[in-house]
This record gives sequence, C-alpha cells and structure tokens, in this order.
Amino acid sequence: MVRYKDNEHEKIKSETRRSLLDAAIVEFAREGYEGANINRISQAAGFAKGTIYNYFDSKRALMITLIEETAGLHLEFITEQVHRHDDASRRVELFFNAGFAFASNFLAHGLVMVNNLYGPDTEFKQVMYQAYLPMFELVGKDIIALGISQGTFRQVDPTHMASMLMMIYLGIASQVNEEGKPWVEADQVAGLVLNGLLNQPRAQKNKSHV
Amino acid sequence: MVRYKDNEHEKIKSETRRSLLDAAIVEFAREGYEGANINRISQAAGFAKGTIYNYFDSKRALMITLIEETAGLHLEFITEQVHRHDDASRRVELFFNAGFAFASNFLAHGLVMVNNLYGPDTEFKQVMYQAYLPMFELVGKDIIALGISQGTFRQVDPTHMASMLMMIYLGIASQVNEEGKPWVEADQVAGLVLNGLLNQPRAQKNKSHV
Amino acid sequence: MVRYKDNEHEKIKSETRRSLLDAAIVEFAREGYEGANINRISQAAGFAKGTIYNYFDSKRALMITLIEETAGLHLEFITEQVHRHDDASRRVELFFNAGFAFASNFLAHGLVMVNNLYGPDTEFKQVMYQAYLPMFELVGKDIIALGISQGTFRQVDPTHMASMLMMIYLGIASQVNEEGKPWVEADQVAGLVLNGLLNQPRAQKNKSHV
Amino acid sequence: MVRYKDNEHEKIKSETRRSLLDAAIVEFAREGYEGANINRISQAAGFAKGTIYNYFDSKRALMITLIEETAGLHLEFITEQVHRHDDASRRVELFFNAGFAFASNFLAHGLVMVNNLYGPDTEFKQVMYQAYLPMFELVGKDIIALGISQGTFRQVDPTHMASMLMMIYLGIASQVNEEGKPWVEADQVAGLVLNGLLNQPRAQKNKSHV
DNA sequence: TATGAATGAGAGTTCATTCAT
DNA sequence: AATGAATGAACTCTCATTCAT
Repeated sequence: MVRYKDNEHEKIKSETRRSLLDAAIVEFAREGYEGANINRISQAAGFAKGTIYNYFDSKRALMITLIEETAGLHLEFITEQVHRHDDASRRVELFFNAGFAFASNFLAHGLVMVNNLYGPDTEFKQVMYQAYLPMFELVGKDIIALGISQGTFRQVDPTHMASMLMMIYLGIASQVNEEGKPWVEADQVAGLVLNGLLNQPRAQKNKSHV
Repeated sequence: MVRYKDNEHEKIKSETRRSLLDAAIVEFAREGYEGANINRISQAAGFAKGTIYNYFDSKRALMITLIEETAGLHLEFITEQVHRHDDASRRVELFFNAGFAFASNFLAHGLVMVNNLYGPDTEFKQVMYQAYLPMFELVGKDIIALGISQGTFRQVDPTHMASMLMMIYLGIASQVNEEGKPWVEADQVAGLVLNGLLNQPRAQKNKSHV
Repeated sequence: MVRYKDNEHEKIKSETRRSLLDAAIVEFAREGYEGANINRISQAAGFAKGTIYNYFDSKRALMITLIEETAGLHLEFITEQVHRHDDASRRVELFFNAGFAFASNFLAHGLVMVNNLYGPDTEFKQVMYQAYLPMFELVGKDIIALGISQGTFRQVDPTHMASMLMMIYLGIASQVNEEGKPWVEADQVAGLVLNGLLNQPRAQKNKSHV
Repeated sequence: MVRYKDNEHEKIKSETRRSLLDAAIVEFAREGYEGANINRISQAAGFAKGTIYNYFDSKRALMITLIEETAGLHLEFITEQVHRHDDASRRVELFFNAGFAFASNFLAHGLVMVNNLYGPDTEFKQVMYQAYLPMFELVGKDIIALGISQGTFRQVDPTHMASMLMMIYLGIASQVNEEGKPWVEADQVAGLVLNGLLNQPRAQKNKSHV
C-alpha cells in the first residue's frame, strides 16, 4: 500500500471545498434552504453535480458547516472591532457599526443566518444558538458587564441585556436592502440603546433626525 | 338551483375556506412555506386534497391570502389597544404590549409573518410590506408624530423612527419560545425605547434588572 | 365534510394496485430487487412514474407485499392439491407435482421468491421465512407426521424432514429454464425422496431413467 | 526500468490482485452484486478506489473472475476428497461431506455462488454453468456411472442424476446459518439420496431422527 | 503502479396540481 | 362543491468509472 498523498491533493481539495462553500452561501441566501438546489451549487462552483458529495455528506451537513463557519467569521469580525476601545459606551457603538458592516460586507452570510434564525427548521436554530453563544458572551461580558463595572451603565442583568442587544441588532441588521444597506443607521440604533443603558443619558444630538 | 339555497352555499363555502386557512397557518408555521404540504393542510381541515383548489389558485396564493389576512388582524389588534390612551408615551408601552400579546395569542400567525419577513421569497416580502404599511403609518403618526406634537418626544423623523420601532418589535417579538413567551418583556423593551425617545428620560426604575 | 367515496373509487384503486403488483413481479423477476426500476414498473402497468407511490410506501414495501401475497398464493395452491388424497406417500408426490406446477405457472413469482431466499437481503429473508411458515407446517404435519402415524414412513423428526423436503423442493423447483420447465421431473424427485422415507422402499420402476 | 525489478513488480501486482479478490468476495457475499461497492472493496483491501481498475476492467469482470476462481477451488476441494475412496456409495457420502465442508469453510464464496445461481443476472448464471461443468462431470462419471458399473446403483441416467444431486447439494448447502452450519447434516442427505440410488437399500439406521 | 478528485447517469421519492366523477 | 386517482417535474443522493498526477 503506497501513499502518494501530497500537498497537491490537499490544496486542490481545500480550494474545491472553498468554491463549493462560496457557491452554497450564495444559493442558500437567494433561495433559502429548501429552495436551494444542490446541483446548482456544484455547478455554480464550476463542478459537476456529484462533486459536492465528495465534500459534504448531505445538504443539511452543508448548511450546518456554513452556519458554523459564518458564526466564527462573524464573531472574529465583531470582536476585533469591539476590542479597539476600552470604553463600554464606545464599544456599544462599535458593536452596532461592526455588525452592520458585517451585514453589508457579507450580505449572503447575513441573509442565511437570519433565514435560519427565523425559519422553521429547529435543528438549524439549535446549531445557530450554539454557534453564536460566544457572541452572546462577548456582548454580555465585554460590553454590558464592563459598562456596569465602569459605572457608566445602569445596573442591568448582563445576560438579559445581551439577549436584547443581540436581538435588536439581528432584527435590524438583517433587514437590509439589496445593496446591503440597512434601513436605519448603526449610530442611530446605538444612540437609542445607549440612552436606555447609560446612567446619565447623553445630551441629545441630531435633533432633527432620530 | 333555487335561490334560497344560495345563502347556505355561501356559508358552507366560507366555512370551508375558514377551515382551510386555519389549517394552513398551522402547517406553514410548523413547516415553513416550502416544507408545507398542501395535502396535509386539506386533511387537517377535514377535506380531501383537491378541495383546497376550489378556494385558492395555488399554494402561493394561499400564502398571500394568509399574509394579507394576518396583517389585517394584526393591525386591528394593535390599533384597538394603542388607541385606548391619548398619551404618546403610554401608547409606546401599549404598542409593545399589544404586539407581544399578539405574538403569544396568534403564535402560528406570528411565526409565518416572521418567516416571510426574514425568508428568501421576495414576492412574499413585497406582499408583507404592502400589507403592513398601515401599521407603519399607525406608529409613525399616532405614536411618534403625536409624541413630538405633544412635546414629550424629541424631534425625530417619524417615518424613520417608526421603521426602527417596528423592527425592534418584530425582531424581539418573533423570538418566542414554544408557548409564545418572548425572551424579554414588552415593558423592558418599551422602557428602553422610551428612554431613547423622551425629551426627559424617566427616572430609572428596576435598577437591578434591565 | 361530505364523502363521495363510492364503489367506483374502490374498484379503480384495486384494479390499479393489481396492475402494479403484476408489473412489479415481472420486473423483480427479470432484474432482481436492486436492478428493478420503480418507474419502469409504474409505466409497464400503464401509469406515470409517481403513481406507484399512491399504493406502496417504498420499493421495499412493494417487495414485502409481493412476498406475502405470493406466499399466500403458493400455500393455497399447494394445500389444495396435497389435500386431494389422504395417503401420505401420495401426498409427497402431490406436493412435488404441485410445487413444480406452481413454479411453471407462476414463473415470475417463483423467481422472485428464490431470489429473496438465496439473496443477500436479510430483511426479505426474514419476511420469507415468516410468510412460508404455514407451508413448513403443512409439510411437517399433513405429510410427514401423517405418514409416520399411518405407519408407512420411518420414524423421522417431522420438523427436520419438513425442512429437508422444502429445501429440496425449492432448490430444484427454482432452477427452471425460461419456459418454466425444471431440469428434473417432479415424479423423479418424489420417487427419490419416498425411497428415503418409506419403511418398505417401493419396487424400483423406470429402471432406465432415474 | 531494469529487468530485475520485473519479478518484484509481478509479485506486488499479484499480491494486490489477491487482496482485492479477497475483499471483493466478502463484499459481494454481504451486499450482493448490485449492493456491493467498488470503493469499499478497494478500501478493505487497503487501496484507493482507483486501484481496482488496474486489475479488473469493471465490476462485472471482477465478479466473473471470482466465479471462475471459486468454481476451480470448489472443484479441487471436492475432487480431492471424493477420490479418497473407490466405492461409489462411499463417494456419495464424501461428496456431500466435502460440499458441506466447503460451504462452511468458504462461507463467502458459497454465498456468492448461490446468489449468482439463483439471482437474476443471466450472464453470471451462464458463467456459473460453464465454470461448474467439470463438477457435473465429476458427479456423473466418478460417482453415478461408477456406482452403476460397480453394480451397487440402479440403472439411472448418470447425467440426469448428476443434475439432481448437484441441485440437492446446492439447495441445501447454500442455506447455512451465519456460522456456516447447514440446517441438515451432510450424512442425512447422503443417506436419503443413497436410499434412492442403491439397488439394495440399506437397513434403516437412526430411526428416531431423519 | 497507485491515487483520489471529478464525473454524470440514474435511482427512489415527493408533492403541487389537474380533472373526471 | 368535494373527491382522490393520476400526473410528471424536480429533487437529493449514490457510485462505477475515468484520468491526470
């Protein structure tokens, strides 16, 4: 039994896998899970129908891979930006800004996540919750609890408030138009939320627009 | 066919239609649009599978009917409660309370609406927006603009703020558990939002929890 | 809820089902279970591809139905003939004659049974054994045990000998040519077996041929 | 490519071929021809899926090779034992004993042969008959005709009786349980058959069991 | 010689929809 | 108006086979 396994094969495999995942997220975003067509994904990636099954066990497995990959990407994207400042109030703004930027830059990923979050498939929902737990923790600890300990936020329950922020974020960020623009601006939402969080609500700016 | 029978026919027809719609909303809520099974809907309503096509042109037409019907029901439910008080701040609370109550009492309807709102089907989304326009107007005029004219709310753009309130409401209210309970309370959301809206943010109550 | 279910529907259903089963046994006989094509069966029966699924849950379920139906038919066919005489020796001859006649007249049924009996599918084997139990009992009780009680057969274990007869029968009867003719004659096998069973082996007839 | 390497290549090739055949007979026995998976065979033999096509043109060709190889093995096994005695009656016993021993010792081979013998694939059946012709001849000449010339067997047609013996043997020997044990003993079958063959049927032994 | 990524024909199955009754 | 048998397009998934390395 001789093994010729070399870097060449590994490289091809990883590139093919990447193409398939990229094609899949686009298809899932456009058609939803049920409407998505596995053969179309394979062909959009430049391969024959069957190829996708060399990389993923099933349509469901493909979606689950995408959810987990996206959650990781999403977390990384947001964490990196939130941690740029140490002030909790500033972090709230960064959180919404980064979140909305993610929704804009990774339009398909965002749509797929929201489809799953609000869709009827309970397994996907479960996977979503698991995969997004770290982000809940980020918001709860590195933003809310931080703000409380810094004395700038009211004494709220961090977990509870984290849920609320996440939901507001998801609810709004997910409603983007076709270019990835949300209907409202990140700063406006951040402002609204901060007014609810701060011990000393800030002087109102931008009186004429939210 | 004699005339005195016509009314009876109309009644039977309308009862059948009602049963079908009721069965459909449950099926769509549980399975999503693509996963829903026309046959199962008919059976659940107590009819054979062909019957549904005597009342609706297609599965899509059935869903569109449901969206429009639900939007009407939803608007009526919320309008009735919001109009119980004339004070804009009080109306914000009533709006969230009524909204969450609707999500609880009309669980299936709520799930189907959210599925469509966040789902991939653009036609359904269009129909949703059209159908919910009156509710946007209710919030914009009878709550936000009212509050501004009453002097209690900041000078925000009513349309914009109405969008934001609707999205916060939908984002949160849609994430209910299986008994229809949302993760956060209507009052908490209303409090958060009011703090962002009021000229004079209220003294903070419930310091320990949100 | 009005029911128009009438004899017409029942009749159509039972005729269609019959056609499908008839087409199926032919297809299974020619192609084997794995090689058989569900769509081809439906079309051979004069229906569209999908029709078969209005009558059978799956390809497997269809095969199981056929096994059970055939076993019943087979038993009925053989029982009727075996019971024509009360003498055990005569019944041995009738058994082999009836069995070979069945293999000839129900060629496809016989091939399918033997395919399953000697094939790799354990579920089908199980179903076969269950379905053919009554025939084992027929041979054990109404032939072997009868012959012993009549004093013409040696004191053999009825169950054991029934197995042996069944296997000899199946082994031989199943090897028919394309017109349904077995390679050896029923009478010859019966003769061979009777010589092994009888207390007083018969005078040898047909000396020149087996 | 230097010459002294050729022998080594030949050896490696032949070892690889052997591994593939060994893995194949197991897979075919467990899954049947249609259910067998070429990929799984290669893997079980310790090679990648493509390797098998360096040695066999196709799945069918692989099966045909196995049939022919097994028939040779089978014949050798039985011939060797049958020829140990010169007495025809004794040879009948040896034939059944050796046959049942083969079924036990070469369980997978036996299953595959029987699958093909009773299966729907006519090409495989043809190959089987061709490959087993020498064994038919062994039985016809070295057992039946011998017994007749020795005066111990009745004047039967050797070819015909050989068919019958082969079929009884295959029919019974093929129905082994998972450890390779047939339901009835070789001696019992031999006894039954001998009683049908002998000029002077033997005194009955084992009256209580078969 | 061995590899394994890629192929694509073909399978079983589902189900919205039609229509004669 | 209600029925339910029939339809057939469309889908996911399997796997024998090819071939460049």
